[in-house]
Amino acid sequence: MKEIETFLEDKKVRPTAMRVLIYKYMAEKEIAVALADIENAFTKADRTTLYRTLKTFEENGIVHQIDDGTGITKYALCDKGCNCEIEQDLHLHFHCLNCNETVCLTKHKIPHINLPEGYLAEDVNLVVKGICEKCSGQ
Amino acid sequence: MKEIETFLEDKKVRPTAMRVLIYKYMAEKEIAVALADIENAFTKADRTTLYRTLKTFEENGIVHQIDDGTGITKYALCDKGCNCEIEQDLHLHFHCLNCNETVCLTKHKIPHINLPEGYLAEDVNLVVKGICEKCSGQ
DNA sequence: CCAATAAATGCACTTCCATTGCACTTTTTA
DNA sequence: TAAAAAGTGCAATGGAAGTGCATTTATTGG
Ligand SMILES: [Mn+2]
Ligand SMILES: [Mn+2]
Ligand SMILES: [Zn+2]
Ligand SMILES: [Zn+2]
Repeated sequence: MKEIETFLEDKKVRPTAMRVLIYKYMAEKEIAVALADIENAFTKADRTTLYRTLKTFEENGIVHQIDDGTGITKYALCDKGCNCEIEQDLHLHFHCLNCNETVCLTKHKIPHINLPEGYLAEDVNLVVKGICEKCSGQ
Repeated sequence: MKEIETFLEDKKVRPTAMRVLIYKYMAEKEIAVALADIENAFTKADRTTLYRTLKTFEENGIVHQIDDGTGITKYALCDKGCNCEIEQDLHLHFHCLNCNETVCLTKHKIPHINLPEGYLAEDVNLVVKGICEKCSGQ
């Protein structure tokens, strides 16, 4: 708990009660979370607060946003030392069509992509959809 | 014009006036189009018709849907012989952050992605964002 | 060609999620 | 301790996808 506070402070984010709780919640989950997930977990808090908390987290490199193609934005904590930069921290995301969960495969960096002459890459998003480990083992 | 009609018939899609026009419109564009783009081009037609036309086209392998991360669904004609199948026709898409246009890079197939044990891939989406050829050459 | 049937189209409405304006509360600063 | 800044809550907005149903248009069989 105390570590979370100092961590947030290091990231230039004031550790309010809500923020610490949200961080804790995300740290305990191994999967990416949607705003609605957090909303259900913290029924006392307003959605706007959660929304803005995630935005603040993102702006300060605490979480990264995930577009897994479902149309619902997901969020996950960034790895230690991650600065969400291209050719460096970009990992792929996996979305399970069975359990509907999305995970960061942080060990799987996105391969270098060759582009035609004149194209400049600034960001890459790679999402694999299929059946996750949990679901395929049933 | 006549070729479009027979093409659509080959794809088991009745070549109505609207459908032929929409196909023609997309064929003349080298970039992916949003529903709103077609809507602006054919102000006489209702959005639902356009929406359902694209859906019909997609179901019959005439167009493929593109999720370029903008939150707005784009559509583009499929290549001849494309059947939108994994490990075969999956190409990458490029979204320009300057001109906001999205293009199919059909020559650039998505590389094979290694997944952890237990994961089964069924679909892959790879979107590169950056500056397109047109915009970088200015 | 005509009636019956099927397909396509148009209009209105709904849903879902992201986002914002503004007032209020809590914390920080001087 | 008063003023300022930051955080929070409520209500409303906006954009885009999707659907139900009535109407129009095309197809088919007699
Ligand atoms: Mn991730
Ligand atoms: Mn494409
Ligand atoms: Zn699963
Ligand atoms: Zn461009």
